[in-house]
Amino acid sequence: MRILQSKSIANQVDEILLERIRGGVYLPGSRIPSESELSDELGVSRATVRTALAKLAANGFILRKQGDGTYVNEHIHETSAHFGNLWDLAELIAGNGYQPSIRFLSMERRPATEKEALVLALEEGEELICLRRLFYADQQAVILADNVIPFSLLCEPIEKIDGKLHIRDIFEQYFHQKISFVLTDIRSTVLEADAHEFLSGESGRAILQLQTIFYEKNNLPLALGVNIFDDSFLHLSLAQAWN
Amino acid sequence: MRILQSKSIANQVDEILLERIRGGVYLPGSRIPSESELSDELGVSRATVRTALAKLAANGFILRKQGDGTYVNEHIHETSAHFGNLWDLAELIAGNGYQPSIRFLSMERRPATEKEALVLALEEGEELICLRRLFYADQQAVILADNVIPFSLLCEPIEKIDGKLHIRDIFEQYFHQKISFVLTDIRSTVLEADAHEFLSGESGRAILQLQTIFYEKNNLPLALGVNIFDDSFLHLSLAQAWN
DNA sequence: TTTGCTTTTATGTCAGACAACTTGCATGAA
DNA sequence: TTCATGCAAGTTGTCTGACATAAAAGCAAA
Repeated sequence: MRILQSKSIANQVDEILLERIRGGVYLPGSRIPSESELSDELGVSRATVRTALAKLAANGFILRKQGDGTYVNEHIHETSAHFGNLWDLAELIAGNGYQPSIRFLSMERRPATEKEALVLALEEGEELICLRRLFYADQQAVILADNVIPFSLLCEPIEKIDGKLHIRDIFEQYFHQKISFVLTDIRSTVLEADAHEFLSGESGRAILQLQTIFYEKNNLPLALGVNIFDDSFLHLSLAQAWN
Repeated sequence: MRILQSKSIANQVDEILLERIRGGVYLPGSRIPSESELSDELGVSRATVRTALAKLAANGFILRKQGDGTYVNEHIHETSAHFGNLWDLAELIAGNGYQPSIRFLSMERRPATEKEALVLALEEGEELICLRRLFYADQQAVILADNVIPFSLLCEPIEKIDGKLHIRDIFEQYFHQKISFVLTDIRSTVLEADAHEFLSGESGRAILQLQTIFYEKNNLPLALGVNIFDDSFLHLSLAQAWN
């Protein structure tokens, strides 16, 4: 059993602060405690707090003003996704104000297609695990999510896989891998037959497709995900800081 | 003439490093100089270099490995946009491997619609400047860009506005405002008549619409932009670091 | 060749100090 | 009272130096 390195202190601070912003402890538009106060409260150095705040600022969660303070972005509630979690579908749904849930549809083993082999740096025909899941917003099916992962990466018996887990946790628990970064392609397409079976809306309407490649820290591709959803129901909005 | 505060040192370092990555000085997958070397070379402290690197890492440009070094993301060339510049259409075109250019189509003054007034925090009927521009990839028209800005913010004679400038520079030069952050809504829609006049492709095909709201540092909305383009020609791909 | 240890080098974290900037208050003049 | 000026306090930005932690590189022994 491989040991996964624990998160860095700065990333833990980042998560704590993000949780407070999302949870309403720090309200939109309000000023959050100063760097010194946070470093005292959390028992870490000011440098570490600054590292965490820099990341939050880069992702548009907070605005920093020299000589004044750090403020929570007023428009947080208007954005459904953020740069750290464009591929986090549950958060995308939550960001739209719905209660997310996941329904496991199917899991199968099959050889990789030419395109999949190319993207995942495999030989054509190598075996893949195909995971098909459906994301719900409250009771409404909204996102059809397909993930393909090389079978050779699997560390645990395939029967143990819990199809309702977060993709990040699936990798940690069954593949002993950490996702280091992702590459997402956003496309406009139309609702076709196979997806129409699961998602509501008239066939032929314009929908969004998020095609995501997951990588681990050494640039090795871990998985390919294709997620489609109706953007008239679920909005994809992003905040970004400039400067 | 208002003085625009010069950029912070960390942001200048950030720009220098980003330019080197884009310009191929630091090649994809390669290790860039250490923090100490950079701080020596650029004449700033290691803390400042770290601030710049933290931002680049948050935006997926680089990967940092403790005990090893800092590496340029190998897949930089596969991404057309980045979190710092989703609304930067010229860079989006350049990221797709084309030479971007801007054609100024029209500029007019008219009262704000109800929806525009709401988004821009204006009274309904207040005057707007409407800027319509067409972005080219090499010789091909690819993005139709509409921007509306409250007329009351204008500091210079309207005749002086150069419609070919970057939106950022338009704000700096004619409105004496700095864009602090932006909020972008990504939607899937179909190519309709008025846009079809400028963009190629059959009418009714699925295209992407980027709707962007620009804010200054005090959360005052500066402008509303609506950009539509055919994502079969121009890809919208984003990199994001996790952890 | 392989394995295990040591050395080197890089990023991560810490502490303290000062600079640059903003805000609000107090003071004083009109 | 009203307004302008200047001061003080607080916050983020930058600097310096040090040590902790982790990974790669080199070396030596099996």
